[in-house]
Amino acid sequence: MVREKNSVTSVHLTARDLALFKKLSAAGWLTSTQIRNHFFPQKSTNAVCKRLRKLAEERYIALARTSSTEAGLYRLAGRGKLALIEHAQGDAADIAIPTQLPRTVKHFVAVNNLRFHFEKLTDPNGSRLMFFLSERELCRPYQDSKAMLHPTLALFKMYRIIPDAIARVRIVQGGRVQEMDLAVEYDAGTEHANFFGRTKIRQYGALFARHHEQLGNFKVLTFAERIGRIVSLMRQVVQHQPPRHLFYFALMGKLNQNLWLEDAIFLDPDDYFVCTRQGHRAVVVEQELHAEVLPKHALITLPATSPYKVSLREEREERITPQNMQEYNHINRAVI
DNA sequence: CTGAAATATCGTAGGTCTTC
DNA sequence: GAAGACCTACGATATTTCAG
Repeated sequence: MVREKNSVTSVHLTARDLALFKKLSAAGWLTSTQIRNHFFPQKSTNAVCKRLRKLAEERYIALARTSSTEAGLYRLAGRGKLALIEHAQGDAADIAIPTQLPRTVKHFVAVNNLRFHFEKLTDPNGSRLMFFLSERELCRPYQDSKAMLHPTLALFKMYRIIPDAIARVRIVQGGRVQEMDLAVEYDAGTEHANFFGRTKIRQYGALFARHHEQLGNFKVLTFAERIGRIVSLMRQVVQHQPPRHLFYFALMGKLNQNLWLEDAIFLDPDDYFVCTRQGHRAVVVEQELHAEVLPKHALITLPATSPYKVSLREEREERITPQNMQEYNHINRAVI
């Protein structure tokens, strides 16, 4: 608890407030909904609003609204930054206050939703998130957490890749500990799937093919809102034939369940499509799937990325239950 | 069908009341 | 006295309705 001097109206900063400031410093902007879900569990939206209003009144944070029917977006303000430096041993150089709203608010908000989901990632064996750095943080000058990423970041720069976020996950399974680096992409479905193919798939593919020993266990996870979109993106992957087991896709909504680390929510394009040649043309066709077998993967059991292009497929364990199978059934109708 | 008016919807502002 | 529930008001958008 901290009491500000010489002001009767000043608020007492709580540990929660400081945690919020810290998160705002990392995320840039957070919606009132995100703040409620993360810092005010089981509390009413009104109560959250009220607290945020108080903090905004005293210039710890600031509010920007895009419309009266959309959730407001909060950022750190001057006094919030000061409080953070004072009470959280922060370095002023590490705290950047955004001056204006990001160009694509929806996309930005979604990436921060991914941030929260990744931060919740844990399992009884001790698997956990090591760090999650969004594009905003990756673009900023030196930081402690970025030091260990430096070689990877240099590679990304070389290949002109700017992921929406980079996450490192430590996975503990059967006494074995391994770390996995994840390029995290959120696809809002606003561009042609073709564009995703020409940029992301090509660049990540080339990067991994040439530097897999340096990248280690590395994946590109792309999240989208609708299965139809994922199908389009998966077709692009198969058409471009990047190293296999590099690209995985999941629905944003699948992350809402706790313990998604162990849930089979990731789709491998090579499970669903195959690329065949017709003359000079590469044609992507649907894989033949047994009706009751719809391959999905959990993050902890993703097969190791192979530096080679897709060839003969090996057998894999599937984790399909009759309950979750239904959701992917229409995938067959959505294609072609 | 068109376009404007009416109505519904949503998140925030700000008040009172209760509880600890 | 601070946090939070509950209530009403407000501003702006989104959707529906309806006359011409």
